[in-house]
Amino acid sequence: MNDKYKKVMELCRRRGFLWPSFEIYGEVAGFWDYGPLGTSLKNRIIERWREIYVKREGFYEIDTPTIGVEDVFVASGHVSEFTDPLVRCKKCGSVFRADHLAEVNSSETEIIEERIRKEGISCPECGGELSNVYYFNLMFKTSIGPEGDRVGYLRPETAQGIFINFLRLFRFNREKLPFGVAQVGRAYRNEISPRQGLIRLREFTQCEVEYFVDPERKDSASFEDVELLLLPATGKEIKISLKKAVSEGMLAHSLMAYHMKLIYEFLTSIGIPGNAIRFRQHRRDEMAHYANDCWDAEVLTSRFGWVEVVGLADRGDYDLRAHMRHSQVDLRVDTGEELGEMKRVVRPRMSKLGPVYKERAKKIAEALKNAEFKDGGIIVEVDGEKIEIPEEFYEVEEIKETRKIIPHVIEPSFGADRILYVLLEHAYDEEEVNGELRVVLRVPPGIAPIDVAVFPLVNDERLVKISREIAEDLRTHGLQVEYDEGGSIGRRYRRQDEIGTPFCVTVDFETLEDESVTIRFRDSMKQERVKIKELRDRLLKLLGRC
RNA sequence: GCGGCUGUAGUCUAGUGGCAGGACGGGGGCUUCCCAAGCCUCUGGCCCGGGUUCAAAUCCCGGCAGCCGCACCA
Repeated sequence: MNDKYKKVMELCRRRGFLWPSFEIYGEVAGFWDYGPLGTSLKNRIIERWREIYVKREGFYEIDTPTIGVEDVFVASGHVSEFTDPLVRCKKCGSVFRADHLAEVNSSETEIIEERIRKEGISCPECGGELSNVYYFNLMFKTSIGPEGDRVGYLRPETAQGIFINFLRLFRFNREKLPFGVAQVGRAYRNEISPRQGLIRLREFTQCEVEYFVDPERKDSASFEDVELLLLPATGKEIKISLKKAVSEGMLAHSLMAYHMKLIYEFLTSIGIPGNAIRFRQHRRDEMAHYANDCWDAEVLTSRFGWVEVVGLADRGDYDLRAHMRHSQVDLRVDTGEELGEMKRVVRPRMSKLGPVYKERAKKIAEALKNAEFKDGGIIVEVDGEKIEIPEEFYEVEEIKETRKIIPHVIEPSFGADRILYVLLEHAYDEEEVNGELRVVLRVPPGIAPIDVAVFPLVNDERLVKISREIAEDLRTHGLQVEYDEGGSIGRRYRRQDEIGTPFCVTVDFETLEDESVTIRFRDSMKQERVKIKELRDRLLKLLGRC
């Protein structure tokens, strides 16, 4: 049976990419340990991501706690929206989404239960009686402090850590928009039934960017044009240039296109073929509670079809507005842009108002601020009484009104584990060589977990000595090197092919005569002879390090 | 979470009440001048817990995990 998922996962377990977590105590679904090769590969994928987003695009990378206090997730909507109302059949135990079953657009207990009672809804499986509505929240709950009185949640996304730091970040960027903030870290979701290997995990790694932008400037992004496969919410799949997609209104604004281009560039640069990538727009009813437009980058897989690996959401001002409301902190940004005419503002003089109006002074001051300006005094209404306030009790200032906004957020959110899996699946290749099966992981140099393997052609102490020296030298120059002298040379090549090592350096008897070695290429199996002193530079070049 | 099927060395697999076998892999050795060759040798396993039985990897119950379907999937 030609099941690539099975083959890739078997290889991952066997060669030390992935192991089921807690194995000796019994595995738990939705958790995986990364072995040495998997860890190296994952780190390299993330490092490439940083090269693009943090180093080249200049987004600020921050790192915030994985536990959040309750307020954060009450404000963000995760406490209410990440909760599903459920009912259980008292007879057969099946569990259903209560709101779906009752066909109501509400998650309130009373509304759902009333509907279930009225319509006489019973278990769709066995017709049994249904339980009361109960709630399941996808967030892991914990408590903070020795008394456990402060509720905390393991974050379901890294994004909130960025939003709640918005003011600091904005000042850090010297109060200018737009700017991007990146974060790489773990997120946690207590999935009801995780399956499918790395596709649905309970603890996973996200690489997220929150790109803050003036809502009126979403269309001024410039980007390099590229043809992508787009699947709009209404309409058919189409291969189209991003510039055209923007001009035809398929994409809401050019910032979407800019981020799509970056996502595509990243995915292809780690080795996912461009023709296996598409962007699919969410329908209104499948959108997350915070999003008002969302395009998923999906990668085609053999077993699961198109799999979402990156979510690109226009979160609008949802998050900043929500935190502003909940925290009472003003998160608006003054654009400094003047709006139309000058505006006159009344400033009460408290030092004069106080002695005269005593306890009413405060109310009068408030009324003055909101009062309409008039020459020669202002009439204000306080406690139902009209009072004329002479000019000496206030100052009038003319100011220019500026445009204040809540920035909008464009969020590309990468699932590192899913990306690693789809990469492996596309890299996995089998071919026949001399009647034998050769398994090759065609992962690009620089992303593959091992950079180069070094071998003595045969187990001869002169060759072994030189090989070890070469391996040591390459290691000190930052390469991930594997040294191997066991078994036949062919076996050693195959071993490296299977874990994706792009280059093998072999020391042979010719080396003893002219100080040259061979570099053997994983993909072509061809060899190239180089002098030992040129080896390091040659490899660095092949790995794209210089 | 529900239902069905399944769980034997690192991986793949045979065995179905009576001593758990193989292949590949891995370690050591021999051999070997370039693609999983060969020879010798070692290593290592019945998912966990309970029950039935003189005897359980095998039968029963529970748990855990995997696969398929349903539900769920920000």
